[in-house]
Amino acid sequence: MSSSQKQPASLKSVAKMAGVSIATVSRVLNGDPVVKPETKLAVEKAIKTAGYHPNRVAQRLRSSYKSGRLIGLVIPDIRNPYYIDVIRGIEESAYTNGSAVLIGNFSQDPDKEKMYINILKSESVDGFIIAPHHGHDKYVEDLIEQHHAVVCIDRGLANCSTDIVKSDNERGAFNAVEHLIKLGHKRIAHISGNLSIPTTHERIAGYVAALRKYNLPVDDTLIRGRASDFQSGIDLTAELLDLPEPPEAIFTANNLLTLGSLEKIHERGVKIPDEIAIVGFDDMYWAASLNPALTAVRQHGFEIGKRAIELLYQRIEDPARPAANVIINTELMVRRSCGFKPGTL
Amino acid sequence: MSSSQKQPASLKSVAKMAGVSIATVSRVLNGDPVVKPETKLAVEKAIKTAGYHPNRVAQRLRSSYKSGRLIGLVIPDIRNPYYIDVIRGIEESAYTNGSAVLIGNFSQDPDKEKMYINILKSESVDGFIIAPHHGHDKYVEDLIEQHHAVVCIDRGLANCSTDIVKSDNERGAFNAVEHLIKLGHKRIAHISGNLSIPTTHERIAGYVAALRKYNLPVDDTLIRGRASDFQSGIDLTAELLDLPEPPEAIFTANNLLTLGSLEKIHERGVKIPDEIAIVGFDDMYWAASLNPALTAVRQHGFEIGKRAIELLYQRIEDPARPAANVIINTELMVRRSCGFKPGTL
DNA sequence: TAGGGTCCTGAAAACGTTTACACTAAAAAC
DNA sequence: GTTTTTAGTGTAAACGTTTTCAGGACCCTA
Repeated sequence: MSSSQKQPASLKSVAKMAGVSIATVSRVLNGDPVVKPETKLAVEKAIKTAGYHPNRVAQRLRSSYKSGRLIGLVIPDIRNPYYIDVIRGIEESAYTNGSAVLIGNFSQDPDKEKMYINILKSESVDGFIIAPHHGHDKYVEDLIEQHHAVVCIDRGLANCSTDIVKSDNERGAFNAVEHLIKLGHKRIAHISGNLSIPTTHERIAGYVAALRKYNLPVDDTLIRGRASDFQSGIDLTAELLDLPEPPEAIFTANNLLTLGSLEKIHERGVKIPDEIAIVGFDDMYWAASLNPALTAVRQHGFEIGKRAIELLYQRIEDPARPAANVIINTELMVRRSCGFKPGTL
Repeated sequence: MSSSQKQPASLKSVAKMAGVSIATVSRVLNGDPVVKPETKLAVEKAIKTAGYHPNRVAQRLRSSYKSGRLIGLVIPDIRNPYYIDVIRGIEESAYTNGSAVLIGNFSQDPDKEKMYINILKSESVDGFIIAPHHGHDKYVEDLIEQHHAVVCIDRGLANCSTDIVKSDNERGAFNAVEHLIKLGHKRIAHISGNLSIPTTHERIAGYVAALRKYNLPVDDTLIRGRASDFQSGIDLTAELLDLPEPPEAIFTANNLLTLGSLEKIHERGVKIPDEIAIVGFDDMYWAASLNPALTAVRQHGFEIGKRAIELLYQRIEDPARPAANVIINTELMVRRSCGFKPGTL
């Protein structure tokens, strides 16, 4: 019926239509109880017939605003399905709050990270959710120093106290390796990730702890780490398979490494799980479709995203609140890629 | 050294520091050649020492601005890896242009789609990239009628002429089915998607065209479509396998259907490709890691995203430009899931 | 009738930009 | 030596909000 106005309605046009001042319209919009019921009705009618929607840009310029916030999200790799879950968790909550999410994917590139942080700052986002590049991420530290609301995911910052939401990496790794051990594997390798991020070390620690607990030797030649990408998975798996005494099982530190490792294992025609077992950190929704279905450590990305944005809202409300550190448990998704030991399952 | 200013620098503070008016500072920032070289230098120095970054909110309020745009992206399902590629294509170009991307994932929910479109409108985005919910998407049509810059991906709108960037669905489907036929398969089923979107029909058309070309019968009991989700893939595959005369090959219409289909095929213990061949629309970066590696129709999502944002920039520059319709070819990624015919490959 | 509430509303400043316009001083033209 | 041009700069309005402040109308009390 309506829907063909040239200019979008503004406070001014609504005010004129209702025969009141813009202040009154604003008050109605914000539910100020002071306005007289009659005028309120008149204004509401004008708002409806004008098809008015507040201009969030003007609102944000005037003052960072209560409802309908703008959230900045900065992540290192949108191709990682884990981060997709995180995004969905954030988005679900953002949706119910009428918030919008500005997304920056920096692809492990610090310059890109810096630029996105600057853009988001200059867009006056109400708060940031960031997976810092590493533990000494200067850009994120600056952000916090400048009193922006920031929640970190995956890892914290060495020099700052911030809200953090992350998985229990050590325990997750421990569970995975313990699972292998309980199935009878003894010679277990670990393909590790980028050594500059704390996550990597936590996962190594879990691996080592499991071996220790069961009195298995920790063999340095079986721990190999380079980068966290597909190619490293391929190369490091080749190295392991070429060992005079190759491992019986591999624990990979993230999904891309897992994929690379599988690629090489298939290429060599090595049978999973009969000739080699594999368990990966990071579950993917299609992990069950791999053949054999992949046993994996599931990070609850959706949950992590959800908690992160909750914390962020609280941080925006109360900047002085002490920092919270939320650790989300992982879950071992047992499938077929590690084999069976008689008596288990 | 610097980095501890309470308030971010504004035109005003820079102007005061440089001893000029804010207009002059603005002119320097926008490269107006009218300013005297000396003052220009002084202002630039002040800008640097103040660590000034323009406030994009104020810029956008004042007038939609030339560099550093804000792009609204509305997609139906962020879990679909195809859209991740699209996002990356958009993002790459946005990054080099200093643009930011506001993302709305509506999860096939029209209400959510509507809300995100409203939010983006009210954030005064410079333009929209949208995968419409279906061919008669009223919200998107309204947007275009209101003279917003809009580029559609995946499908157009029946009642509007817009810029569209999409894959050649019919040809992609044709190639996939032709591949099966050339490998000697005759009884080929098609698991189709949501029948309310044009894409689905284009893919069916390609399937039918291939059968026709090779004088194979088109058997309605072998074409089954319900929704475009995982569960449909499972259920429809079960139906097909339960047929008195089950198909020798299946062509699935998207990645979720493929995954569901694989799930059921594995569950039944049917061997791929010996007992059944499968080719899917939508390639995924991990499709080669499936066992056997999946033969799939690859949509160039990255390319689609890139072309979409290019068109969008051009549309913003010139709202009157006639609408363009860009069709991107697909690519058949031949792997192992369709088997080999003696003499091929 | 004067004084003081209470109730409701409007005027105006502010947020940080861009930009049309006005203005000054010096240079050029006559 | 006056007038006109030109170069360079500043003033102020505008974008659409929120919010403080002031003030008008009304009612109550003395």
